[in-house]
Amino acid sequence: MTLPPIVQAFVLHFGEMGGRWGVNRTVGQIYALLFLSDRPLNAEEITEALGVSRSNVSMGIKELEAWRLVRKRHLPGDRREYLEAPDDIWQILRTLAEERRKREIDPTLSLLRDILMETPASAEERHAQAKMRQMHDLIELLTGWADDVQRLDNDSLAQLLALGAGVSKLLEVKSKIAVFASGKRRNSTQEDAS
Amino acid sequence: MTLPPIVQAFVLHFGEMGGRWGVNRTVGQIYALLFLSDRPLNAEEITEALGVSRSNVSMGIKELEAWRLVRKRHLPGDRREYLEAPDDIWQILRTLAEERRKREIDPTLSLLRDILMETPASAEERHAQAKMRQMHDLIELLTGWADDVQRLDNDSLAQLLALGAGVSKLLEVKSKIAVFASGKRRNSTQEDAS
DNA sequence: CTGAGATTTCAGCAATGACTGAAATTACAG
DNA sequence: CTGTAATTTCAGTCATTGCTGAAATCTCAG
Repeated sequence: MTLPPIVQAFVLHFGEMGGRWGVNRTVGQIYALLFLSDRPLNAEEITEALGVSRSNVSMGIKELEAWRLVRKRHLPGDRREYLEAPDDIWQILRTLAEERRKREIDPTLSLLRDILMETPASAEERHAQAKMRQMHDLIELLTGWADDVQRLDNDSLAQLLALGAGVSKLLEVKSKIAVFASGKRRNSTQEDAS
Repeated sequence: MTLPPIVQAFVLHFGEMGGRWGVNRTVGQIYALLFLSDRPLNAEEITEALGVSRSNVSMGIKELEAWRLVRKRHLPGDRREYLEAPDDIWQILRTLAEERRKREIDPTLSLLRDILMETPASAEERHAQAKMRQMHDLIELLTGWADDVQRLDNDSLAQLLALGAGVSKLLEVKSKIAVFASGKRRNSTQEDAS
C-alpha cells in the first residue's frame, strides 16, 4: 500500500472501524480511499492501493453500492469502471441515516407492529406487550422526526444542529409567540408550527 | 426456551438483530428478555429461558453492563444477583446514544484531529486533508448537538421530536424573535437575519 | 475460618464471516 | 461475430468471533 501517510492512516482506521459500523474491513477501506480521493478510481487502482485481491474489491464495491455510498462512472475512451464517493457531506449523512435505519430499525418496527396486534394471554404477556408498545411508540417518534429532518436542505439542517439545545428555549417561547401571533395580523404565513 | 410466544418472538428477533447493532446474539437475547420482564431475573433463569450456557450468560451480562443497559440488584435473603433493565425508555435512548457515540464516533474524531495537525506534503494530501476537515467539522457539529439534546429532560425531548421539521419553521421566525429580544443573546448560534 | 453456592475466567471447539484465485460472465473494439 | 479486457461469481481456505464445560475465584452464612 503506497499512499501518503495521512491517507494511509485514515484508510486503515476506517478499515478497523468498519466492523463497528456493520461493514467489513475492506469495505471500510475502499470507502475511505474514495472519499479522500480527488478523482474517481478504477478497481485496479483500489486493489493496488489497498493490497487486497481484485475479487475482494469487487465485492466491496457491490456492498458500497448497496449502501448508495459510491457511484460508478465511465471515463471517455476507457472501458474500465471508475468509482467515486459523492462529495456533498450532508447528502452522505442523509444516505447513512436512511440506510442504517432500513437495516437496523425498520425490521424491529415491523416486528413490533405484528406483535402488538396479538392478544396477550397472561399478565406477563400483558406487561411485555406494554413494554413493546413503549418501544414501538418511541421508535415511531424518532423515525418520524428523522423523516422530517431528512427533508431539510443543507443550510436548514446546519442551522438546526448549530442551535442544539437552544431549541428547548425556542420551545419555551413558542407559546408566547403564539399569543403575539394571534393578536397581531403581521403576516399570514407560518407563525405557529403545531 | 419456554416463553410466551410474543416474548419468544421478540427475544429471537433481538438475537438476530444483535449482529447489526454491534453485539452478539446472546447479548441481544438477554437484553430483550430483561427489557420485557416484569421483575429482575437471575442468571440461572436467563440461562434456562434462552437455552444457552451459564458462562455465556455471564459474559453477556458483563457486556450489557459495559453498555450500561442493565443493572445488578440484590433481593433480600437471596445470594444470587438479579438483573434488570432500567425502564425509563428515554434514559435507555440516551444511554444507547452515548455508548454508540463512544464506540463508533469518538475514535474517528480523535484520529481526524490528529491528522489535521499534520502539514500536507502534496496537492493530493491537501485535498485529502480538506475532506477530512469537512468530516471533522460535521461530526463536531453532530456530537455537539447530541451533547445538548442529551441534557434535555424527557418532556422537552418528546416535544422536540414531535415538532419534527416544524423546527425549520420555528427557525424562520427566530430572527423575528431576535428583533424583540435583541437586548440579550442567548447562545452562540449565528443569527442570520435573511 | 470453612465450605457450599454463585459467578467469572479461559482453553478449546464450533460457527460465522472474510478473502483469495480460478473460472464464468459481461462488455465492447475491431 | 470474435477476441480480449474488465468484472463478477463462487468454492475453498483462512481468520475472527461466539459458545461451552471445566476449573478457578469470589462471597457469605454458619
